[in-house]
Amino acid sequence: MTVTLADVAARAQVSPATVSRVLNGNYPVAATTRERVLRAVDELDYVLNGPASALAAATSDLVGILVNDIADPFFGIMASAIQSEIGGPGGRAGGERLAVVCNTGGSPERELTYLTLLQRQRAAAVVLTGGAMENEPHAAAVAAKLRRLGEAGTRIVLCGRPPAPETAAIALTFDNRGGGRELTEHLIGLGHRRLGYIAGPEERTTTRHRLEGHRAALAAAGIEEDPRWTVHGRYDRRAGYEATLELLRRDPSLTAVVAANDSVALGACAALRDSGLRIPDDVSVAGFDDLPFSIDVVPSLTTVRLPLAEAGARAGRIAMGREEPPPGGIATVRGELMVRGSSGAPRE
Amino acid sequence: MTVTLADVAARAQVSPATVSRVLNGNYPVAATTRERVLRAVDELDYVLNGPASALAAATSDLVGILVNDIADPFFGIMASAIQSEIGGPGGRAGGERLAVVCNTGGSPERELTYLTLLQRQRAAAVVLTGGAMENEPHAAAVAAKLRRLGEAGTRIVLCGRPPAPETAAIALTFDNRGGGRELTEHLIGLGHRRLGYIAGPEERTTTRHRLEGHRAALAAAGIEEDPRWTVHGRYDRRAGYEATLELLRRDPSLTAVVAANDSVALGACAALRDSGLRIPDDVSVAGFDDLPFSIDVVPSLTTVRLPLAEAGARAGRIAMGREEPPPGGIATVRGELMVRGSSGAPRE
DNA sequence: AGCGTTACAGCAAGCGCTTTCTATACAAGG
DNA sequence: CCTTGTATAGAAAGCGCTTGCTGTAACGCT
Repeated sequence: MTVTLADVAARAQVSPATVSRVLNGNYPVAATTRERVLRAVDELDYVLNGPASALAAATSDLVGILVNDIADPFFGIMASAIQSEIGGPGGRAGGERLAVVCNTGGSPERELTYLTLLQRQRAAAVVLTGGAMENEPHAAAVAAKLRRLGEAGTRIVLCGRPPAPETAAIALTFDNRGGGRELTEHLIGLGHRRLGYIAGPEERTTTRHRLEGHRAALAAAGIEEDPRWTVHGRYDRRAGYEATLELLRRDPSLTAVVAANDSVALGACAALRDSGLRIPDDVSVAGFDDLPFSIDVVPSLTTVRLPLAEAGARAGRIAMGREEPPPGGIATVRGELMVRGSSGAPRE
Repeated sequence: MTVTLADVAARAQVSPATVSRVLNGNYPVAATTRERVLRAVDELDYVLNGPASALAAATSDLVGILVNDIADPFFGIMASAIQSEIGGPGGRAGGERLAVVCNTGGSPERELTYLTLLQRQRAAAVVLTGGAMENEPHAAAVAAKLRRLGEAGTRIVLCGRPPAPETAAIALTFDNRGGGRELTEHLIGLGHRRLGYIAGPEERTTTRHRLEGHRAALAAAGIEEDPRWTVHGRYDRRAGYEATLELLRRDPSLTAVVAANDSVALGACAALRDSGLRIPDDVSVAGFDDLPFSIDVVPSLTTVRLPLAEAGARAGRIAMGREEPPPGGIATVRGELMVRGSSGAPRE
């Protein structure tokens, strides 16, 4: 029923081998023959059987992209950039590759299962984006899986994720610690001394690093941190809203709120406003990531810009072997402090 | 080098056939044998070869999700919902399936190529999200492709996209026209008579339908539309910003701006503010979609909520054959008008 | 003319799995 | 004790493609 290579071969009066070679273009075929074959392909509306060719050639054109939350622009932007370099239709790359975006939802099991699925498909490359879980057994399992994938010839790139030692993975890590520190230094510089911090989920590297940067800045300024000033929550606006109310309840004298990321900061702004506080007159707010909307909210958000698209594009190129990996397989991507309207000097 | 079924079979002292059956669980295997096989699988760290099994079984566990722009939460939210129902790891579905999110970037060629790639992979199902291009030859090509995919047994679902006649595709269409109309009726009801409209890219069904709804509302209210009041642009904030400036230049007396979607509305708000206009006191603004950030911006956005997640989930279930398609294969999903702070009565 | 090249094209052996059909073993029934 | 049925395992034939190797012309050289 379905058209096969052999059908095309018969129609073009050549052997299947020749058809295969025309299609793959990796072996000399006389122009007239090629023409004949292509015509037959066209006439029969032939489409290569992917699984069959993957099996025979022992390679596939699938590239996996793992993201924590595809509904979050942070990942969407990276995924988009990665994909554009992976090639796919219209990409600059030569061979057409199918980029597979896998949504782990931040769950370790799903991450692992997706990795297995990708391994099963003999993926050509895998890009893991975003922070990793710090759960020890899980981290070990992922490392083991990455090792096996690497051994099987799958190229592995981490984008916005800390390096995975003992692994062939190339890492493009965001300098979350540095960014966090710079951000808080900025607020301290404005005169803030009582700063609330809305952290992301615990056990996430991103969460920890940003928080560490924040604390380093406090320590450097000789500010002793009050444990009540830190609240953990998810990386979304809802969590930011609730955490801010909690923070306000614990210590109404806070003059600044630093959020784990821009979405959280958005929720924080809403909560402050609903509490009758003005931004930045009463309380300053800062985010992280500099997502597209951050410049449009009112007041616009002071944040740390992460070059998501650039990093993603680079990760994609490395995954495709079109760019040299950084020396040592590790590169740190720095953020840039964006001072905007949501931060100002504290009152009095 | 890599472990194969045969290796597992040898280790478990059974035939390859038995191992296959244990793994697929679709044939009776004695409990003790199964145990032995599973142990061997574990010990050898065996991972099924996807392409090989897809070839032999003539089916694959890939499900394609086509989106116009993965960096846009509109698509991210739908994709996320679809994927969660597709199964994938952790999903409710039984067999594990790999959801493949393909980013077409709104380009007809890429859409077609992705469809071919999916066809090549013998995808189990394909979900196309978002508006379609109204380019005739392209539409025909897509329809033809969908037909062939359907013939090959791939289930096809359109989510937020108009029905594709002559095709086996199930369509979950958004009522963009109705939503657009309701939105503009709301503004007219507030007293607005001079309304600017920032439309999306031309040749997109979504763009056209929303605009038609808007115009229907104007017509119903007996308002004659000035051609200067409509500007086309992309579906992002940048386009909204520029289009608004253009609108203001053309007719500074506008009292309301209706945007093609929330991102565009965000840009519109920024442009208005930068022009020294207050929202909604001087100019009202309305969006479409009700993305998560829309409630958090200041003033919060009047918009039409589209049940993106619900529709996506339903599309996913239908694609997996876990939910009955709607009668006739077509269902219309309605939006809900959300009146918020960005719209108010015009001055004087 | 003779011989080594070059340039294509075909043969055929798999790639690793699924699945139909067949074989075996044991239990139950007569 | 033999027949029939039932449960389970194996043998083997592909699935549709790629590719190393083997022709075989036609060509260029001396």
